[in-house]
Amino acid sequence: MSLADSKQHPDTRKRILDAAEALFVEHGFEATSMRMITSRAGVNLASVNYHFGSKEALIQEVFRRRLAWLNHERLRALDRAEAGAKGAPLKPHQIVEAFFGVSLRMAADTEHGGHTFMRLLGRTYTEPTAFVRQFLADEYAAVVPRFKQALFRSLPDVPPEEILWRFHFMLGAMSYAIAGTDALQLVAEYELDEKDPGALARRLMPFLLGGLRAPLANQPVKPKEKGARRAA
Amino acid sequence: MSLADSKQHPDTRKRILDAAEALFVEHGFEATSMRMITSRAGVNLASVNYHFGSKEALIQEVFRRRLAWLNHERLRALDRAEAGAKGAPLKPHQIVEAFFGVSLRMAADTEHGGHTFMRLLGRTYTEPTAFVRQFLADEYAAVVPRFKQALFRSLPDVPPEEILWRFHFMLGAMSYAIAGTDALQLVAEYELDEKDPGALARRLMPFLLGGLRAPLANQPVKPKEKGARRAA
DNA sequence: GTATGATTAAAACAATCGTTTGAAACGAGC
DNA sequence: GCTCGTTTCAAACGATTGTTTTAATCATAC
Repeated sequence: MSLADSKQHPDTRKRILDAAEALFVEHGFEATSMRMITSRAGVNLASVNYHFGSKEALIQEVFRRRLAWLNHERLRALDRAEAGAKGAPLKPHQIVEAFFGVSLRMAADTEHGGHTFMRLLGRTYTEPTAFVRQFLADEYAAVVPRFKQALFRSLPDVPPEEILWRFHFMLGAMSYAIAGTDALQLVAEYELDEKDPGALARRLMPFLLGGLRAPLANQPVKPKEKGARRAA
Repeated sequence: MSLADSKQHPDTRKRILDAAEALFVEHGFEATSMRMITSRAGVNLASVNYHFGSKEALIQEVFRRRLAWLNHERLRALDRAEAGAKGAPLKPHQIVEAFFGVSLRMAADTEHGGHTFMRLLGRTYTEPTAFVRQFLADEYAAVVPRFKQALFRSLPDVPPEEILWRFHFMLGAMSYAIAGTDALQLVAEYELDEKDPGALARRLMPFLLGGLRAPLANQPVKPKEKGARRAA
């Protein structure tokens, strides 16, 4: 360890992380072997254990290096919105934009690996490996309460429990959309415009807000007339 | 093979399928070993290969035995709704109910394993193992076009592409809600009422419909192809 | 009873897993 | 030149993977 940077070959660590990230999103954690990672990264097999200690520690580092920045940006976006509101409750679309907008912009970044990582993150949300779950819960511990409180203030007439469920649903819609496996071949014919990073966001955001602000279920059902409301 | 049923011990097959189903949703396909399955099922290790041929074939059978019924019910629900409409376009909520309602009712069945299976299915949507993807696409091949067409008729003013994307989002919200990992600990404090199978449906359905019928975003990019059939 | 086909049982197969080892190669300071 | 701490390398470790094998067991028909 010298006074200058301690890393002589900072390449290796990054090459491993990038290769692991790409392989994890493609095959999952278990189906991705150390040999697949190291051969793709062009490094020696033992270097993963040397630099990270274990496969499990590698997985955590894959998440940590990007998730820390992501959640920091989300809090920053929320701070900015609240500063502009001067004490007044935020509008729902501002909160949704702060939380999901950052994710979607990161997912639109295909050059620096943000896209790959968001796909991995979305996929991992439904993959409840014990230690990954705990890790995610810890990483989000500082973010979730802030957004919960902002939403409660923003929607005072909606029961808090209902708000949280809808936040839950929104997270699912986004994760699935970003993970983008399209298992039912629904949108296979309509490829996302690669040149336009905001294409997905412009489709998803209205959906999320529409769901969040939908009328509550236990309202008396009366729409029996033909002229029902439609989109557009 | 006699004229009667050929299965002397139909237990074994079912025990294996049930054990595999439960373990797959808990650990994933790769992390679930044959020995875990057979020991939980209380059968011999070799019986999986004897009855199913391979682990991959077992996975497919786990899906097939329930997915066939699920999709058949979805089509039946759609048929009933269309029969009642007498040629008129269905309302969006009827189509959503036909597709997602069946899923949610199956997910509410904790006694016969429907709940476990729907969790597995939701989890698998974001787990794009090659042969599973192909299998799912085949199983849904008869269902998806029917629902697509019904939605197109129901929402004539919304661009078909937009409808499919929103169907895509709805599927994600439901899958995530059913898979129910709650990675962010959002609704951990509000446990679902186990006694009430419709609890999740009453929360999710309004969200889905709100998202489906949300106002369209103004798209700055003008599609260069075709005559741009948009809402006038 | 015996014969027959289906199912189960225990053991072993080669292959791959994550990890560890010990030596070789490297780079900076003297 | 030499030394020292860091990193890379090839090889091997024991454990576990999915699968196969061979014999034992079962139920039924003759």
